[in-house]
Order: sequence, then C-alpha cells, then structure tokens
Amino acid sequence: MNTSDRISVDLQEGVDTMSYKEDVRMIKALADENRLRILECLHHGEKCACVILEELSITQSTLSHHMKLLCDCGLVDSRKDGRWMHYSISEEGKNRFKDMFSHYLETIDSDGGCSCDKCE
Amino acid sequence: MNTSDRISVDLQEGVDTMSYKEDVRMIKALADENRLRILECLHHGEKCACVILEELSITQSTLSHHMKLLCDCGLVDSRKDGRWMHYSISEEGKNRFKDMFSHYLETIDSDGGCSCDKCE
DNA sequence: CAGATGTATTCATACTTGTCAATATATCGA
DNA sequence: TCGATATATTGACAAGTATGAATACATCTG
Repeated sequence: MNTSDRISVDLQEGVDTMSYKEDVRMIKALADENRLRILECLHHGEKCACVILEELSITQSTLSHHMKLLCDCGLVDSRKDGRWMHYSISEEGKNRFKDMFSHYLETIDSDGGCSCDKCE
Repeated sequence: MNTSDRISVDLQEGVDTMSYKEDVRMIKALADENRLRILECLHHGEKCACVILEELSITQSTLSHHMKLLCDCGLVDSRKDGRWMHYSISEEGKNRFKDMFSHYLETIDSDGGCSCDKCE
C-alpha cells in the first residue's frame, strides 16, 4: 500500500481529516498497558472474559470498557455464548492495522534535501 | 520476533511492566492526528521545521512539542543546522516500531479453545 | 419463578494531553 | 553589538481517558 492508496480514500469533503481521525482512533485503541496485555492474552486464540480478567489487575467494569474499545476499532471480535463473552483477534482487523502502520512507518527514497525556500 | 524474545527483555525486577510502559509510550507518540501528518511529511526525507509548520494548522510551540515527542520515542532523528532544525525518520526507530507492532498483532495458531475452567 | 452469575452501563474522579500565548534561548546578518 | 529570525520552554486551560463503585441487564440453574 502506498501513500496515494490511502489518500484516495478521503473524498472531497471531510478533506482527508477523516482518515487521520480514524487512524488515531485505531492507534489509541492500542495505547494502553492493559489493552496490550489483553492482546497478548488473545495471541493463542479465543478467550472468554473471565479468563482475561484473571490475568489483569483491574475490575470487571474496567475490563468491559477496554474490550469495548478493542472491539469498536475492529481489532477484536466478540462472540456471545450464553452468559459468557468470547473474544478473539480479528484477522481482518489485524491486517487493517498492519497496513495502517506500514503506511506511516514507510519511507520513500528520494534526494532527501529540504524543500524549504529559506534554509540551505 | 516472537513472544519470548520480547519477554526476555524484561528482567526480574520491573516485572515486565517496563516493556509495556515503553511500548505504550511509543504507541502514544503516533496517537495524534498532527503527528501522523508530520510523519507523512517526512516520508520523502529530511525536512526542516519551518516546512513542516507550513503544512499544519498549529502554532510553532505546538509543533515543537510534537517534534519532541516523536524524537524522544526514537522514531524521528533531529539535526541542528544553525538556526534550523532538520527532522527525518529514523531507520532504526522505524524498525523498532515495526517489530513492536508485529508482536502485538501476531496470532499463533493453536486449538483456539477457551482455557477457562468455568465455561464450556 | 427466584436467586445466582457473567457482562455492560452509568457516574464520579484523578490524571493525561493537545493547544496557544508569552517568554526564553540560540544563531545569523548588518 | 544589536535586531531579526528559528526553535524551545513555561504556564494555563479545555478536552479526553482510565479507573472503580454501584447498578442494570441477561442468562443460567434449581
């Protein structure tokens, strides 16, 4: 994926600000210690909420809050089974994240000179 | 890089909480619309602060704040040239970021069953 | 149906963070 | 040396967020 691929997503109106906002929302979903722990918890497959809760030092309502953020950004899938909620990494979400990060972390070889009209 | 690679980084004491904290710090460095714009600005090579400033709708002091965060987390290198500051993506930092994200976004095939002793 | 249990929601609170104005610092040019 | 210019720092403030207690909701079990 290259720059123009992503920019083309942004149509006339929202000026491309939309894409940044959504990307920030995705990134923020990862920007928390406990949510990183939760993701590691899900590395090996689906887990139910009570198992995740035992691995963390937080209350149940806080876990529910974190799971909501992870699900809302598309990185985690949820499945309700009776009283229990099962969570797992979404393959599709995972790939969307990888693409996004690749985009911002890429560098494109060029002359590398500063295009500033003042300095240099 | 696999899970044990990263966990081995955390020695006895800080209990591995250190690694999470550092990872969160890195992720938060990306979790802002303007900082994402700055990174795109640097895709094609080194740029001086005044050029970056022209591309964003923020004041100079705000830009300075953002650049500090990006540099402190190791993703951006800075070079002072007289009055001007030149910024560029750090290749090494970029790779550290990629490794970290790969870690949290990986999934390891296994049975996938829930290890909970209550449900199912 | 009634109590127990797993999860979600609401609310209040402490903390973090993005922003700008004002100011400080550093460097250049005359 | 003195003013201009580029960047950094400080301080204040509004907005966002992680947290837990209390409570609501849903589902199971007897």
